Amino acid sequence: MANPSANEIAIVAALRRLKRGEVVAYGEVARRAGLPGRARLVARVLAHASVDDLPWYRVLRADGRIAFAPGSAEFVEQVRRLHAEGVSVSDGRVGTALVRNSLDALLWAPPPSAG
DNA sequence: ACTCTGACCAGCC
DNA sequence: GGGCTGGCCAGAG
Repeated sequence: MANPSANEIAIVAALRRLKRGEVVAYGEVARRAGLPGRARLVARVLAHASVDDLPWYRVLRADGRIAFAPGSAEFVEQVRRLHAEGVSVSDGRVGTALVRNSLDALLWAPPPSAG
């Protein structure tokens, strides 16, 4: 975005803090950015950002489902990238517990294959 | 200024 | 688990 607001900058920073294998909800990202209740703004930021600029695929809906329509190119790509980080996705969703307790996800030690 | 829309969410039933 | 409702607020007509 050409002229990012302070809020958008905070959201981008929160997104960049996500580690491999860590999945969070849009609302959680907003929360970490100091913007509770601004989940939609997170979605806007991601929609506007370049695919390789931010870890967009680590962001899911609050119920653990992928935000894209099942079968869409974006959906398939997100599942592919998550699986590459050791996050199992079945039926278009990861465990809701994994999203709600995203902090725990860090303790589950993601596979040390790449990077 | 106003209406619609949106990679969302939480509370109810 | 599913369907509705109200809340959120930035962009695009």
